[in-house]
Formats: sequence, structure tokens, C-alpha cells
Amino acid sequence: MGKSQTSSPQIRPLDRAFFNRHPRTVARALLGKVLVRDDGPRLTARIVEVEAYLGIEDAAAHAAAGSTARNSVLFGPPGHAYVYFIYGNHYCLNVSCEPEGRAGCVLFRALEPIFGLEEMAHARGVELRGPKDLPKLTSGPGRLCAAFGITRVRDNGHDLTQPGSGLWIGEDGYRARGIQVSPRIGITKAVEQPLRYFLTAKSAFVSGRKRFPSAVDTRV
DNA sequence: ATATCGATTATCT
DNA sequence: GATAATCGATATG
Repeated sequence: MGKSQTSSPQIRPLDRAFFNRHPRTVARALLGKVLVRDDGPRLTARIVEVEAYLGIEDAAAHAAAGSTARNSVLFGPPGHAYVYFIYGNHYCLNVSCEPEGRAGCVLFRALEPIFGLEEMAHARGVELRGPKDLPKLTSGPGRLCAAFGITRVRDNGHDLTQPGSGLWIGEDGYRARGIQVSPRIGITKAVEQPLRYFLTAKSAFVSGRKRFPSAVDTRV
């Protein structure tokens, strides 16, 4: 068994307890972790930008109006994928948080591609000419879903703590440092809440404006 | 560099 | 019928 490709460390899945916490806590803790697709060509990418949504008490959250056919996964057990379709064009990926009955979640906003770059480029319909093109693969909630082939039919409700079954989240020993906080992007309610988290060191892969006006460095 | 705008459809009022 | 947790293209400085 030769360790052929890049000598990437072993990736261990996150357990249910990891997600059974407040969305703010899970959001921070997810930075630096790895999203893995393993039901086809293997894809891995590091989580570098996320947003927390706080459930029924959060006016900007899909769960604000209670449980519906679309968002029911949010009210289920933690660690499951909530995938929704938006603007007639894009899918977005979230992971449910908190105990069953509470609807908090974390939105995946940007990743740093690690493995399977050509597959991601093909799925995104972009050409990889150099390092400058890498952010085009997974910088943005819609883009990362396209790169990973994430759709509602395929992935909504999937248990993200289970390796070998398609889509899951793991850790490879990377230690997140330099976490910044800012208001969330693209919402029209509760716009002031500082619930967007991203890694300064990975800013090239973070979506939107590089320097957010009210971003705060929390020096971790 | 930032600003504005159109695409396109599931979901909810 | 209106809206939306976006993206890519176009226009302008």
C-alpha cells in the first residue's frame, strides 16, 4: 500500500456530540475541519468560512417560522445535512446542531480544496490553469456544493458523522488559528449579528469581500 | 476596485 | 404572487 498522492494525514470523523452544542460553538469548532466525499471519486477540502443560524429565535434562519417540509432536518438530531435550493440556481449545505427539537445549524460558506481538485473543477465547469483558480472551486456556499456534487435529493438528511457512506466531516490534526468574526452575508433580517466565522490565514479561499468592515479578529 | 443586475425555481403567504 | 443564507457578467471609477 503506497501512500502515493499527497501524504495527507488520516482523517477521523467527528462524532454526534461535536454537533450537539450551540451553533456558535459548532461554527467556531468546524473551522479547520475537513469535508469529505467518499461515495465516488474521493474529494476533501478544509472548512475555512461558516455561519451560525440559531433556530426559531433567529429571524434570519430558515427555522424561524417553525418546522416545514423543507427544513424538517433542522429539528432532528445533530450532525445531519440540511441542503436547500436557492435563487433557482444553487444548493447550500448546513449541518444540524443542538439536541433534537432545537433547530440551530451551521452553513458552510467556503472551503480550501485539498484532494480531488480536477474532479471539483469538472463539476464546477471551470478550468484549472494555476493556483489562482483554486478559490473558484469552493469559495461560496453555492460553489462548494457544486464542486462536491451536493444536491437536496442526494444529500439532504444525510448523517455527516458516518464515513464511507457518502458525505462526512472529519479532523486531520490541523489547528485553526486567527478566527475572525463578522455579520452574516446575503440576509435581510438580523443583519447585525456577528455570526460569520472565517480563518484569516485562508482568506484567499474565503467568499465575498476579503476585508469585511466590521470583522473582528478573535486571536485564538 | 465596488456596484448593479438578471437568471431561475422551490417554497411559503 | 413574492421571496430568497447566490453567482457570474457587465458597467463604471
